Amino acid sequence: MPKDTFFNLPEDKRTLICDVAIHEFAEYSFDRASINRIVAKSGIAKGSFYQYFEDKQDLFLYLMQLAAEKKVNYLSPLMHNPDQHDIFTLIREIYKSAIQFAAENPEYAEISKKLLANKGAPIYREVMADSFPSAYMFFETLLENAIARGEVRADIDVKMFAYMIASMNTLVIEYYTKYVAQHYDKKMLETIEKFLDFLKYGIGENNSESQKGVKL
Amino acid sequence: MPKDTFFNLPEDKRTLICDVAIHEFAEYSFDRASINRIVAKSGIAKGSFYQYFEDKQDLFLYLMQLAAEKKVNYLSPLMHNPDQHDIFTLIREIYKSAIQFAAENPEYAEISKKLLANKGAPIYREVMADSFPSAYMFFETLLENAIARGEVRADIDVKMFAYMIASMNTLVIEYYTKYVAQHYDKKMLETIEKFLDFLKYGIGENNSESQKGVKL
DNA sequence: GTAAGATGTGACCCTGCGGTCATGTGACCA
DNA sequence: TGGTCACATGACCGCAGGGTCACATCTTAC
Repeated sequence: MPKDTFFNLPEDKRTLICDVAIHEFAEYSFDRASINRIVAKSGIAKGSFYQYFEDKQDLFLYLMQLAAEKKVNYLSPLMHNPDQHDIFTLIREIYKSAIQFAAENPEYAEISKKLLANKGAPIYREVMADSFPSAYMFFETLLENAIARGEVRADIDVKMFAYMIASMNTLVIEYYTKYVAQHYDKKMLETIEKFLDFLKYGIGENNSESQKGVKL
Repeated sequence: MPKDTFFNLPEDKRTLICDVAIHEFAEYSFDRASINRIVAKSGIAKGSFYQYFEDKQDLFLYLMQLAAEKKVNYLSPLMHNPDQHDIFTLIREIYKSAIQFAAENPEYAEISKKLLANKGAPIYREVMADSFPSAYMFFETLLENAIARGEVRADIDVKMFAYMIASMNTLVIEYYTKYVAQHYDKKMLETIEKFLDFLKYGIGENNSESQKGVKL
């Protein structure tokens, strides 16, 4: 947690520091990010920085917290009653909010990506300890319920596909932001529909049910 | 490329240096890897290191080249006649060889993972310039041919699924090495079959063809 | 034996890092 | 006016990084 001194700062100064820091972490990863650069670009003295934050990690964890708060705002209202919707609808909403967040906050998305990439680093565990334990579990529960309701084949490996579905979210985001568009627009919805159709029916030809999900 | 001096070295010394370096890059990522540590662990003087290699990048690219050569040996003989097999068989073989390589060369796999994670870093482009242009193209061609032969639905987005299939390989490897086993054994084949079945039929319930792919 | 060339060596250079601290400054209150 | 307290400052510290270089030591050939 930042020190009181930081929160006593005028808001524009605080925002400036955060913006500069986000930019820095998006460009350089935790280890290579430089406090010297951050203070230079923020126009504050290095000593001041350490009046605001304990250390580099303190700043980073604070930014991650800001990101998490911001991310919650993207969640669909459908998620408030997960039992009332089928799993594919829920996954669609989750993916949508994640892509929208990534598209509208590319620097946060970049930081997450860099973090995910450095799974060995000490900072990774520090961050994940705060936020991640629930993600895979959530998809596992989702799958189990969906199987019970007959929406999903009962013979799948739940753990494996909880992992796959959680991770494929990142893949779809990467594909979308890299090859389709940098912004959240109607093509995003098309991309998600394509993926959901695949998730449901696969890419194999001999499947009478396929193409149902795609209405493009 | 390493200098002549390096190749004039006795083989055991060369191997030792490579082993130490691989270990270092597997643990620390390109930027954080330390030449000081490498020379210390190899028992050579720092000056000697720069008689062998131009710089850190020179060493790293050389190791990547070694990895690529080693990886080729894992490729299935089926890949010599890709036209004679259906796309799911080919994907199975590609995934198998990738997992086997990762399982038997965990440190190389770790280096790749770290590299993939730092897509912004200069070293990433340097490596990918050598090796990557063909990967997505390969899967695109594979998909187009498969569609022409009626193995794959004609309505899919080829570019998107070339990307997904290439990337999901990494996901399956990660899942396998993290949750199933550290070695290449029969469970690996089961994991791949589960994935192929998913790729072909999806996870949706209303699919008369599903479960065909799984014979466990 | 000795000259020449290839190899080996580690002290050393510069740079940038995260982090500290003595000192300065200005607002507020008595 | 003087004291106090929150905040600002940048020179400075120790350290580790990549990379260099003058010199020592081996190998080979005549």
